Amino acid sequence: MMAVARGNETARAEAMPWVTRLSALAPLSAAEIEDLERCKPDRTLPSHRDIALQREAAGPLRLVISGWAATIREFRDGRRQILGLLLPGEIVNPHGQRTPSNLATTIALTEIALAIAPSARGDSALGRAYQVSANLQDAYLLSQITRLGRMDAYERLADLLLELRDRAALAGLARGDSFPLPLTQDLIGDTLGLTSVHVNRTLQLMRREGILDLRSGRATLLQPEKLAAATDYRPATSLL
Amino acid sequence: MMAVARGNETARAEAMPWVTRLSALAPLSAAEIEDLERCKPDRTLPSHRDIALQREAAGPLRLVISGWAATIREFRDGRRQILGLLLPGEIVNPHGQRTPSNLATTIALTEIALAIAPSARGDSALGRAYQVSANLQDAYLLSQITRLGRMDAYERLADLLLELRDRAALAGLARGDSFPLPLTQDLIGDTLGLTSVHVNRTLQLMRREGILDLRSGRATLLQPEKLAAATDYRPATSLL
DNA sequence: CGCGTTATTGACGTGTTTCAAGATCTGTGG
DNA sequence: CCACAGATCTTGAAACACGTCAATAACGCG
Repeated sequence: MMAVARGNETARAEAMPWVTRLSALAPLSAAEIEDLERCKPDRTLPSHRDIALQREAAGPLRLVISGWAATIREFRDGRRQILGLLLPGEIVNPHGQRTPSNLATTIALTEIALAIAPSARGDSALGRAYQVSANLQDAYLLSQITRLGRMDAYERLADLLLELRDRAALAGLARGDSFPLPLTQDLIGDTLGLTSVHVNRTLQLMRREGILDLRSGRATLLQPEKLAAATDYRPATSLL
Repeated sequence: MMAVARGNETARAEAMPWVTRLSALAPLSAAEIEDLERCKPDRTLPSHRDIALQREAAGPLRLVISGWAATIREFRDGRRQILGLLLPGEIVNPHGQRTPSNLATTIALTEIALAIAPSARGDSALGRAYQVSANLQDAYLLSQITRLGRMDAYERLADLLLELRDRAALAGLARGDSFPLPLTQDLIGDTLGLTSVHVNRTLQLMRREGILDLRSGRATLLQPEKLAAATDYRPATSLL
């Protein structure tokens, strides 16, 4: 019976990554969890669509219910840089500030569903979870800077894959070291400041080394230790 | 008389970059300005010293009274990346969250003086100034990502110089397109993800082109239009 | 004045990009 | 279920931006 109960728990968690994730960030009360479980997408967008969050200054926080998005900056000449990725269960605009669209826009990388996050006072458990979430997402930005500034292609990929594994795991989306990765090599290149060609070559190398299995939108880290060794990986989860 | 009054104003402002800067971010009341002017450094650190902000969770905000600092991440093998710079008048820890030291540390680049910022309610003018400041400093991080990810050395330098000019100007530290730049070429390299050797070569190039004058800790942009053209510069000040 | 730090310059090596062609995948309609 | 079109992935050859190594020059401070 115990086993059955746990089985149900897990199944429910997997279906609701935002509940899994926020529960992991702070010990939520039963009422708060119920509030979260009641969240229904109020907006569903197809891939490539701009997530133009309305002008509401300091509006409510928004949860990614399902799908991936990216905050992106485009150059006049077509170059583009992905500033950060958004996974299911994460919060679209952690600090509640709207960034002017000439500085950054957020686009759906897959079909994506968003919901308005339950409001919470700062001193509630849910409020703390939001706070920790914002801290985590800030840490991802800092990691992005070190990747781009001081790592070579192999290290950048290793570091990103480890980070995404941890982020997927936090939302209950990973099975061991295997997790969904719905990014084209082009998008990975725009994330890591590399050409898709070079991303491809580096992935090939990792595959040949038996370190990585990546196909049909799913990544499996076959030897995560080797990846971690290659890049001095520092889990942002140490924030918890 | 008017001229004299303005003269005094300017002189006072130049001596108090944090007052100039926060006043520019929101229309502060006379009382708030006086509070700010009363700020005295509670801590002065020599160059290279780690700004180990005490463990106080969610402590008060801290102002940079004078001097420059940098948030930095170091690798095991000695590589290091500057995540962001802190200029006089800016706020050390905009979101009030302490980042674990294995993810980032903040060090003084020059002798630096810090003060505890006056507390302010969120709906006060000063509170809004703090908020805008945090937004600005976030925007600097995003710019750092695009610089590192998708710009070549020349563009990175041009973009950084323009940003620093604007930031210095905001704190009343610039005279036209001339502003203090107390960074060694090594530090510029650590900021831009380049070798100091290559920073040097790129600076030489800009000098030869008559675009830049940089010596004894002071930068003068002789042809800012050319720099802006080289890099599609987007002032974060558009946030105001 | 002298010494450590910072800047400058040259020759050479290499990681990554560019260009371009072809192969494979994915979804869609017949 | 097959055929097709567009997107994505793969691979090679050549160019180039930037890094590395190393030696010298200029600065700044006690």
